[in-house]
Amino acid sequence: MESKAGGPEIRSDLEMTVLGVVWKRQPCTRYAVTREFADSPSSHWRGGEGSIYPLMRRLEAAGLLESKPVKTGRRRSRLYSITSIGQRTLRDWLRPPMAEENAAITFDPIRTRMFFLGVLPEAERCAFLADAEEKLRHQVRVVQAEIDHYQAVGDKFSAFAFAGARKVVLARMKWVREIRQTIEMR
Amino acid sequence: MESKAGGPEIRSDLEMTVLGVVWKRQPCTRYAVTREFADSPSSHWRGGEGSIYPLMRRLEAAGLLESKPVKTGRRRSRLYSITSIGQRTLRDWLRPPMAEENAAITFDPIRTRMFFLGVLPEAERCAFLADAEEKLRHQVRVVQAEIDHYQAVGDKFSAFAFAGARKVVLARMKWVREIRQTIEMR
DNA sequence: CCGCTCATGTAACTGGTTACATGATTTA
DNA sequence: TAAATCATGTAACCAGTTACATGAGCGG
Repeated sequence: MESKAGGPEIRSDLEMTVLGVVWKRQPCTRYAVTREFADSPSSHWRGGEGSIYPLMRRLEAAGLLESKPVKTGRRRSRLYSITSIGQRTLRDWLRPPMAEENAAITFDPIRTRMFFLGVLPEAERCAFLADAEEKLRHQVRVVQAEIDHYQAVGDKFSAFAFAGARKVVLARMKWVREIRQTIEMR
Repeated sequence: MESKAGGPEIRSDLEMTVLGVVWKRQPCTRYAVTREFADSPSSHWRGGEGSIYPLMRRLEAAGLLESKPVKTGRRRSRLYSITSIGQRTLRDWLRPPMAEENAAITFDPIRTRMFFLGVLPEAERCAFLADAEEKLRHQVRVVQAEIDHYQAVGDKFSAFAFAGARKVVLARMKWVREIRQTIEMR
């Protein structure tokens, strides 16, 4: 294969996300990146050191990140930045056309369960929906806090992103409520 | 450890989904289950034979599924059904309280990209959003077809599930459109 | 008889998860 | 000074992905 010569090298969403985080936070440590993931209210990527550290090593080896060692007192540490190639890769990732599947319906654990709600005796179905609705209602507050935070900090696009998350949580909540009303009224 | 004695044995969403599919389709072959995943408009689980077959072997070994060989002519095949233990496990999976993270914001590739939209020169940002909006609009039609299908077939809960998917896609679409209008008008 | 779908099976890979161990620095 | 946080590192595991190989039955 040896496709070394400037190939576009399609990379995973996780890799691009890490690249993007470094772009925003640079210069930053790998630890800071793991914190960003850990503090996020999204449960999708658990991303501890075990995934981020080797991943960033890969990105550095590929020339998308660069790092220089820093010594504060006796403490060793490494500050990462994005290279110009990394920035170009990040832009290419965003540029149209996007893969069709990025718009496809996403994974939703509540929806996954909805498919099989018929296996529960009728009396218990509402309990499931009520439980889901309550938990979604709580998530609305969690997401709103993120929006407020990023708006205060002036990070417009992160605020935009969480505004989308909020709309989606609200849509899921409305959906669950409507289903409950539908199956209750008979 | 040796926690063999009737432990609840929390299993993954993928395993429970497979269990649920068998519950709906039983008796069915493993191939039929892989088809169900392949035909689904959700991109989350690619689930070819490589994942489904060993997974169903696991579920059978755990006593949640059972199978009997069938010979049509010279062709060997195996029909799977859910056991009563499997049905109980499926119900327990649905019963409250649900894990908090099931209501948490889900993975959305478009949202993931939104965080880093600032890396694109201003002129190109709208192009990204327009592309996303167009692809989401197409997905609405895809999901609507699923709703129609499951309504026609009389599978109420699958129709409910896709109704949720539709609401979410519409919410994402509206979100993307609003962002585009926001950044266009300056 | 060609090509498609049905149906089984598995071997190699890889990347994310879990789970640690280590030590410096800050804070209560 | 004890506890929490910052920061590094890695080793084992395993589940999902990819990519095949095999062959029966069926429709045109």
